[in-house]
Amino acid sequence: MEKKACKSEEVEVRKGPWTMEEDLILINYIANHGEGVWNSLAKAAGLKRTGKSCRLRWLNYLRPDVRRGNITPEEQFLIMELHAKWGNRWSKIAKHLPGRTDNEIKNYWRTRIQKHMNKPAEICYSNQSDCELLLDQQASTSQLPCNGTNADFMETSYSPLSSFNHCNNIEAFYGQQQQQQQQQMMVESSSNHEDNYWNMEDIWSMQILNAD
DNA sequence: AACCGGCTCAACCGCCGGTCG
DNA sequence: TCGACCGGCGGTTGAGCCGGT
Repeated sequence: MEKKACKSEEVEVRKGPWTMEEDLILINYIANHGEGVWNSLAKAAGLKRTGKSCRLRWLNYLRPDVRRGNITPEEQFLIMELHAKWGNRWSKIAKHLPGRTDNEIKNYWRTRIQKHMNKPAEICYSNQSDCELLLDQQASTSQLPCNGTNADFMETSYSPLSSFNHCNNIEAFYGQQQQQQQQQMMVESSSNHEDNYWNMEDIWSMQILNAD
């Protein structure tokens, strides 16, 4: 179902959701060879995916510093502020939210923020000065930070790679996700910060990847 | 329990700009 | 200078989930 007919000499290209095997191939290959030309990487790794697909999967999901979990109020304000300033420049906005991807911010904006903006009583961003005034008011009344230097943002959370680093076979890798999440909950509950996830420095220091 | 509609988000598509031969 | 290739970006889609009835 995910195969597409191509020129006779071209390999079939897979589309759709990534499988655990594909994830592991990509993670393992990048861990051993680093990122490179994505089309070449896809072929060299033996993935029947386009370079674009591999890049997207890595950047949005597999990358070790991808921060997963709920957008915090601080991040929401920052997104609103930066969107008021730059518009739909998601990648630019994402650069100010460490660990967040442009795709995640874009989805968050469309599903959470834009939805509320469509309500008649809410401020329309067509007038940038109005928006900035709103944000200033919100920031001053809530005392939430509106700059992008909050050190808490540097903390990262669970990702497939972090789990992969603790085991060497596919079944254990995916079977361990639930256990990892439970461990994550324990870490969170033992901290006074509500958003304290796995520290990627610890995870990378424990890296045990297969050489090929 | 079954159905339905809304929501979320991973993934794809198409376009554009940069680079290289 | 030009064309091919590649990466990056924003927009869109659709499968799966979830809550309401």
